[in-house]
Amino acid sequence: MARPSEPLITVEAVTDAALELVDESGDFSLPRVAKRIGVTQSSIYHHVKGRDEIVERMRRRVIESTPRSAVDGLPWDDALRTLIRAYRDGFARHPRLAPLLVQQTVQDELVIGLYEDIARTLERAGFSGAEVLAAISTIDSFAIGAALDLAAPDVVWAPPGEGYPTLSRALSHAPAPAQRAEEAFEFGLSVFVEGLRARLGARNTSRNG
Amino acid sequence: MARPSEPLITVEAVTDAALELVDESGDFSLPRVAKRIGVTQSSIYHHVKGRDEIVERMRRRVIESTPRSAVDGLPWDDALRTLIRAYRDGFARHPRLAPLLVQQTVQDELVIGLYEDIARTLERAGFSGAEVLAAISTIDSFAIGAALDLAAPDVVWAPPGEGYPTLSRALSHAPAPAQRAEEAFEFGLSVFVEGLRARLGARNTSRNG
DNA sequence: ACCTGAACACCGTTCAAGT
DNA sequence: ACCTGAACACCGTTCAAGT
Repeated sequence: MARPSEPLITVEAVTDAALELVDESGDFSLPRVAKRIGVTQSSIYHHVKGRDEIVERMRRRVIESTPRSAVDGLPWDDALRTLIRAYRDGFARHPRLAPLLVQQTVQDELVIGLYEDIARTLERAGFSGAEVLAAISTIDSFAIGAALDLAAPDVVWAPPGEGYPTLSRALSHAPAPAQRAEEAFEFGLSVFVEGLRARLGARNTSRNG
Repeated sequence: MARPSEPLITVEAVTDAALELVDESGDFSLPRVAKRIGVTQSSIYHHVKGRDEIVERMRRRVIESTPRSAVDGLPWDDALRTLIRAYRDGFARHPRLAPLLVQQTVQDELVIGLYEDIARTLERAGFSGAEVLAAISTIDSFAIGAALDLAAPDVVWAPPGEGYPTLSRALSHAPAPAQRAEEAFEFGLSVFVEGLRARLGARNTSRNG
């Protein structure tokens, strides 16, 4: 029972198993991944460096699964909306993964590539270097927050008692949980883009590419 | 060595120790909290229910530390900016705490009270029930994302190689890390508020409280 | 190269025993 | 009520041993 002719483990199988566990339970561990593949805990270390690499591979898997659309032909606002949606949509399919990703740095080339597209779109819209960076940070904050929102429990805010009339009134309009997160994302996205446009307009009331 | 006349542990001491550990190392554990107080791991359970309660208490501690300003006299946009800043500023003092909070539900009354203030401000601005909810979700996404941004490592995005000219150009304008997160937050905040105003303006070009 | 089993240093939580 | 020590079931990671 060692060194089979055909390997029992592949990195893909490890990533699959971990992602399944996250979808089911909100977390994963090496022992449970090993059990799911039918293999020993320690043998996994012959295929990945450790837990962190598995998390990195799940991140990549999720981003790959959202097809990258060409966006250079679109008006900048449509382009931006498309890119931000793409960034966030990957998480919609694995909502419970988001909290795990938050703890780790991004170095994945695919993500960097998405940032590059966003940067190009913002420059096209008329923003300068320093503002481009700030805008990307904001988009990142918003998209990650929105992804976490997807993983939030059904009752996000439960006002205890009668002391919060305005919030309670707002909550009474709440749609189903998944739909609420979806609508909140669309609302925030459109407000953000309108805000960018307003800022451009304040500078120069005409001219645009 | 059991049942001292004066208790060796208080909930506050536990919270303090945990927060110190998070500030120093980015995480905490019961054994390390116990060691810092000079007490046994298991004795902590006589004062808090478990790990989750400690996290909840740290969240509350951080929110309490930001003084709640009366906001009903201000114009809605100034009021909103003030509230969102308050929500996010607590984290600025303990940036490494944010990732831990993300894993857990919010039920704290103080946070709910802040949401109530935001809801009231949004209604005052002219938004309706369903939009108020969406706007609060967006604010939440953005503020949490911004808090996480504070905890991000110095080099947030490291484009590998030459393939990302626009992003690299944007990054060349990057100020110091802490300042970058700060400026990004202010940029996002103002864009968001301008976006809300644009949306209100599109509905009715005059009238306002 | 790839798998196993044992080992190590860490967790969170429970519980009988002591005062 | 409050602290201890031992115990339990879980972690992630390493490493000698086997083919």
